[in-house]
Amino acid sequence: MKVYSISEAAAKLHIPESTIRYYEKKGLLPQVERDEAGRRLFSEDLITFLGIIIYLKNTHMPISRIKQYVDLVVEGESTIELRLEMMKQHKQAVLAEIALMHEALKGIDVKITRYTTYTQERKAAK
Amino acid sequence: MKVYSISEAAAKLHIPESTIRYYEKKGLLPQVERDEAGRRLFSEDLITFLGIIIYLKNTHMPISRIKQYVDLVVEGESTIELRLEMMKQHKQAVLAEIALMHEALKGIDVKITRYTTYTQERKAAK
DNA sequence: TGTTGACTTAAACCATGGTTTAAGTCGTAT
DNA sequence: ATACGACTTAAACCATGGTTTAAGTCAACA
Repeated sequence: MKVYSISEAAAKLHIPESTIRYYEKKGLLPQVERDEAGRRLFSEDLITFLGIIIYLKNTHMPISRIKQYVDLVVEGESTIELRLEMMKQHKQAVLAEIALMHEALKGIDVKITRYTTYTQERKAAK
Repeated sequence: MKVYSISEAAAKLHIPESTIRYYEKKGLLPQVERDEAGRRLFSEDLITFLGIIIYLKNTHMPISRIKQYVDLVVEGESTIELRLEMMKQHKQAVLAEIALMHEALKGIDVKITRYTTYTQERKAAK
């Protein structure tokens, strides 16, 4: 199984290397292997795991909470129910946030409609 | 027409007074009237306007960009086309962000499914 | 009259989520 | 042998979006 350097992992995930180091320091990447020279080695599995962290980040889960999740993963199978509850709860929070954004979009659409109408009328009057 | 105090405006919009003061300082609330004692007076129109700012904020428009929009509003009717373009562009950005969140939700759903299956099997094995 | 309560200000403070810098260590290609 | 590129670290720095604090003013009520 191939392992990747930090630069390769960063390229695969489209994030800066510095962010990966930051996440590791924050405890979001437990047990990253190193080579003899101390360089990080990223397995496919670890890159997949980091992908999930990025999903959580993209849905605005705070790093402190992602860390709680990672800690449960590290703890092992006994925490699967807790993880399930966490993911369910997060999903609801995300859906609520999306709903809020849709609500705001309605207000923005009202503006777009008004401005469009005004612009059309200006054009017609020319 | 009734005017509202900052505490009333804050209650109506469900935001802290401190945030309203902060927004004013950042230039998002042009020409807030004051009474003889120097207290801010919020008309219905101003509260509506602040509502739009909150919509923009809830869809993650940066304050610096909201300020640009407000400046266009202050400038008058000649900027309506620019405002229209701005709102259209923002709408696209918001839709893109929502799409990203939906994508992430798919990955989260995979976890929910896995964890649920595992939990069901544990229960069945009891 | 004096003490609340609601307001004012400027400035300091805070959390979040990184990014950048400086100084150093390797492994490899010339 | 050396110089280059990729990596390492800790610590400093940054932007964003507020919140909190301290000190003061003012109106109205007891």
